[in-house]
Amino acid sequence: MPELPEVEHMTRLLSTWLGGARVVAATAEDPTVLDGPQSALTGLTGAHLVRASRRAKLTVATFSDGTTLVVSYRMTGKLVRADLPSPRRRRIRLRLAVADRPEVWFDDTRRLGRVHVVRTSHLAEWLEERDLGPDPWPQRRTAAWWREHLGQSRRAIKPLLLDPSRVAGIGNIGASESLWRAGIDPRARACDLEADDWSALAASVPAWIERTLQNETKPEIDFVTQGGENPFWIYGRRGGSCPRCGQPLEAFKQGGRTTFWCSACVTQGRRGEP
DNA sequence: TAACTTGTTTAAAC
DNA sequence: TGTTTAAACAAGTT
Repeated sequence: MPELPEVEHMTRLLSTWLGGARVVAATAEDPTVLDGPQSALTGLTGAHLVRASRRAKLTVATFSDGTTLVVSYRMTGKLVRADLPSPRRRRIRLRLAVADRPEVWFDDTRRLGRVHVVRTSHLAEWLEERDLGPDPWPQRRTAAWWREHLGQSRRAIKPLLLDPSRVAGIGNIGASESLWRAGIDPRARACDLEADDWSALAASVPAWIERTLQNETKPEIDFVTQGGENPFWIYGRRGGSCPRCGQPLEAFKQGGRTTFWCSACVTQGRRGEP
């Protein structure tokens, strides 16, 4: 699934693919992918990309005609360039034709993703309505910042990390990976975490993001659940060996989501990379 | 075929 | 009232 690092990667790719080029046509192949009138896309013809940035798991692409496209990838959405070989069968939902360059497509097998058409003048207001918490990256977030944002809650830390209204951009993969690296029990209540835990979390979240980002060397992301390589320490490795201590990794449901962890490491207070 | 996958939203419970 | 938990939902794969 695309989480913060994958969205960051695709946002950078979009900048590269569209930077400086004129849009020839924007077409929604699948009307359900589009949030906004079809007519809003016609204004993009002749416009160029002004800026593409990431907010939480959203790509925010602002064009010179006063239109902003906000891409929400959900489970299987991704941006691809038409000329590049795809590792998976493609389901094209929206295509951007660009002068003198390959087309850029929004591909989404399960059709849960959306492309929101927003007037740039209303973008701040639109984002405000999403009730998104602050991003954990690339700003340096200290242990005190994490404790301030999450430390009052009595909820278990794992589902709390997934709550986008608290901290935005962390998904099920990032939560398990970051907690494992920080040596924190995913079941622990946030209000019970101690200073060392917050310090470890403040280090492990950016470490997960930057590690995942470094693994994104290809010009198209390839999801683990769709047959791609699994680049993660523990996610999706139930029964496998903990890369740090060698004990078998475990998994259980938490708030309807699968949590992966190493109980031996938590019990013995092991933290950090293997 | 039923169970499972996810982020987001809505409803219910505390 | 505010916080927390659970369930529903999208649509496709295994």
